[in-house]
Amino acid sequence: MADTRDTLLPLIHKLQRLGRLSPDDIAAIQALPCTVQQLHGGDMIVRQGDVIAQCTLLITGLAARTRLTRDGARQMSGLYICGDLVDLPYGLLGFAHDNVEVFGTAEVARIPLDALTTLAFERPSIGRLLWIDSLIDASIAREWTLNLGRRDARTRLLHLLCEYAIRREQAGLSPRELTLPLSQEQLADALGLTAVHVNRILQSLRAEPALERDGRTIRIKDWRRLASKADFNDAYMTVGSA
Amino acid sequence: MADTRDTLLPLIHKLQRLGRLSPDDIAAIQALPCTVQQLHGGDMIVRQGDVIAQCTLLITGLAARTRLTRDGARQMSGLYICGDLVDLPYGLLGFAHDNVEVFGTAEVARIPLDALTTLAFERPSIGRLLWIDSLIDASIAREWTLNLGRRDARTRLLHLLCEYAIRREQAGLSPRELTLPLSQEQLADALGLTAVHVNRILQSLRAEPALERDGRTIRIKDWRRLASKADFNDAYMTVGSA
DNA sequence: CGAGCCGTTGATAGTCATCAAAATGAGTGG
DNA sequence: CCACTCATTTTGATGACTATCAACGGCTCG
Repeated sequence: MADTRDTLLPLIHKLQRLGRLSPDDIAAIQALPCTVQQLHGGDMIVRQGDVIAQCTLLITGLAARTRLTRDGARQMSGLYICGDLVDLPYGLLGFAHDNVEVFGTAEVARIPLDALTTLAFERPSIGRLLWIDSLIDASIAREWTLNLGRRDARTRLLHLLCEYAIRREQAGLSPRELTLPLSQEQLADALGLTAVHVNRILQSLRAEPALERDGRTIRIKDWRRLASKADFNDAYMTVGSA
Repeated sequence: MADTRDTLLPLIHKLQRLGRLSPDDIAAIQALPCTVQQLHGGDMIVRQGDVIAQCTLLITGLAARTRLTRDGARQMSGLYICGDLVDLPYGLLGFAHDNVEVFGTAEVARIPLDALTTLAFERPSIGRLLWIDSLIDASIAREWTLNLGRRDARTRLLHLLCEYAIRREQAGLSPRELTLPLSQEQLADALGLTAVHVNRILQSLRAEPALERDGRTIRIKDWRRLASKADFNDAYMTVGSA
């Protein structure tokens, strides 16, 4: 296993995007105890109702928050990638309010909840950034409600693509050539649609010049055009003065 | 105007529902400077993009977070009532990510952002509860995505009713006899529907024995039955161990 | 080679949107 | 007290978007 000092770098990078960390802060994060673990599609990082003792940082791969209706319909409310600390909120809330599922294969770091909350409250500069991170996550969930409530299926799908591309860019991953390790059924669960309909929309995208698709991988050829068709503006996922 | 010490009581009550406040903490909150203000339907507490200097605590009345698509369709992502501090997140994020609109008439207290954030970071016990509050708000937004993505119009409407009833109960307002100061068009904006369809669903509810409606006021006669038909479980809006 | 997941296609149905217009009700000013 | 306006609620007719159901081919994997 790599030296623990390096495993949490994605977290540090993410927090630095949200605000300033002092060298001491960085050192304190790097000193957090953690263990690395491999996960695979279908694995659950957390189940709704779980009381958690460890927080999970995604290092590679894709995860999503999901909830189910009584009769088993699934709906995602957010995607998570490198640098995302998916379950700190559940630590503060006392129990997990959603499932967090992994897609494809993923590498995660587990950090004891105590160590993390102690850090957050003893170092307000870090606590503030973790709080802000959870606020952006919330803002993204609100954008998803707008997406589900007021945009048609095609726009919804393109919007999700845009969001994913920006998230990747922020995390330092290739933003224009990306593969979503989601089956069409899983995509449907993100979009509040059925798999059949997602399939048809994906086909209709073959006529869309702003992007190219080959299976689950997509190449964005014209970002402006894509963002426009997706009614996408990244302000909702950013910090700062406008 | 009432003594300032009392104006922030709804906030104190709410935080005490989420965790423990020491007498010192309570005193510190009561010592916050604030001014009271009356607002009316259509007023905006914040506009998307605003940089805020004052935080707003709802004391009476109803407010909602809203966003618009490019072509003007509106979608709400949460309702706010007595005790809700609607815009602290925007203070931390640097600018408002949504509009916050008032419905009916409302009374609010304005608190300088600085005073509030100073309090939050100098008194971790308070900061923690404010953070938890924002996490519950986020959890509610996620439930709205489930509602919009995976429940039919009728269930969606009933679910919203249930949520509103529980929110009122938590805030110390009558939970079984309530009036939603929303027009059918505004209700539609909460539910991702059209006003016409909301109207038809409301009519179909006349045959529903779990509740009675007279204009905008509703009496819940059989909570269990209502919650069941709404696929409602309040776990997502609570703290604690399960 | 069979089992399963996944993507694809076709046919049909249903929920909900759209468009238009009438009915109701509160508030305003003459 | 009565027009008048304006927002809101209600109703009807029509259509679109998306779901549902069913079946088939390709692929991977044990």
